[in-house]
Amino acid sequence: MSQHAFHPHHHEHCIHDALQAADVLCAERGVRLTPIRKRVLELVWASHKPLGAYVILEKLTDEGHKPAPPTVYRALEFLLEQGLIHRIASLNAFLGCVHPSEQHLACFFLCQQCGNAEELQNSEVLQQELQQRAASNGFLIRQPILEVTGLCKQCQHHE
Amino acid sequence: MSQHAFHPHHHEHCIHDALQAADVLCAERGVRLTPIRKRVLELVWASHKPLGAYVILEKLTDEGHKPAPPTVYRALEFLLEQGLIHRIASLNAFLGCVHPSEQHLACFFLCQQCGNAEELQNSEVLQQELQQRAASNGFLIRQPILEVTGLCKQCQHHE
DNA sequence: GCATGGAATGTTATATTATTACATTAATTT
DNA sequence: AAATTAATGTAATAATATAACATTCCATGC
Repeated sequence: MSQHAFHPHHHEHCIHDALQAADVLCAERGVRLTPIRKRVLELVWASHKPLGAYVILEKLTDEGHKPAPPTVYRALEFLLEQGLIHRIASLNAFLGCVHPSEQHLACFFLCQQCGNAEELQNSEVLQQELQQRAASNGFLIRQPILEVTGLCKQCQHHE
Repeated sequence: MSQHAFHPHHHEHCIHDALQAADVLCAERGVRLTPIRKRVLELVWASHKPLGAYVILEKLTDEGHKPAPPTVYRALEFLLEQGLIHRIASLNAFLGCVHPSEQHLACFFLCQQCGNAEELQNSEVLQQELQQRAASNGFLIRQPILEVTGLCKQCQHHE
């Protein structure tokens, strides 16, 4: 289920795959995945938890590249537009998107204890239900996001 | 469907009812709906759109009561705890909750054009589906919120 | 190759949102 | 009434995000 910390894995593969997929997608769309944008995407993916803009800024600074906030925000904006990352509004933080090619209802389980964020897979049922409700309202959905705050399995036991 | 702008209504009734309900709820729970807290709740309800903390601050200032940010944030925190309002994270804003007595999946259709926010009623189906997914993950839900950004019926036509 | 126009990035300043820490006042209990 | 706890006041500042304008980069047509 999780592509993240709960199920140990070679996360470098995730990162690598995500970057490669991003390259392909951007090429297809004729948009530019510039070095900064790519680096930001990489940093976001390298984290198991949603990453704040200023954390990203700090990491870039550590690398010698000393950007100002707008640089980071612009890169994030681009990545959001391309659906390569999600913004978790309740955390003011960003997370790599697991299936960036199609638009979808993004569902996150956010653990208040450990900070882990898990993107729900196969949310089609939820999505359809939502779509139906929107249709009957005449509402045109642009971007739906479901943020579920709570406690993950592990952290319930540790409490 | 909507308790808000789309369906014209005597909104004073909403406000009045909401405040009364809040009084009862707080009494039942043995918590204090102090004048500030009540006034903030009233201001939130008086708006058809999610209200930012600093807008609330401004309104209170206009009334002669000149509070500092913590005062407002504390009142909002209390109201959130009691489930009397919702926080729309993607807007950094707050909105009266239509059915504060029970915990529930809060779903909002947020119009990017006119700023209107509509709380979806009867979201039980969505809620159950979500609960099921959480159960199979072992995730303990504390507070789920679904923010659907897009265009309301009216604003689609005006575009 | 090279001018050029639009896209991307750099830079400075500042706006907006939210919290910390500590003092004071109000309400409740004893 | 004193003691205790909850709520509010106050000052400072942290954290997040954007505006406005200068500069650089780069794809394209010549």
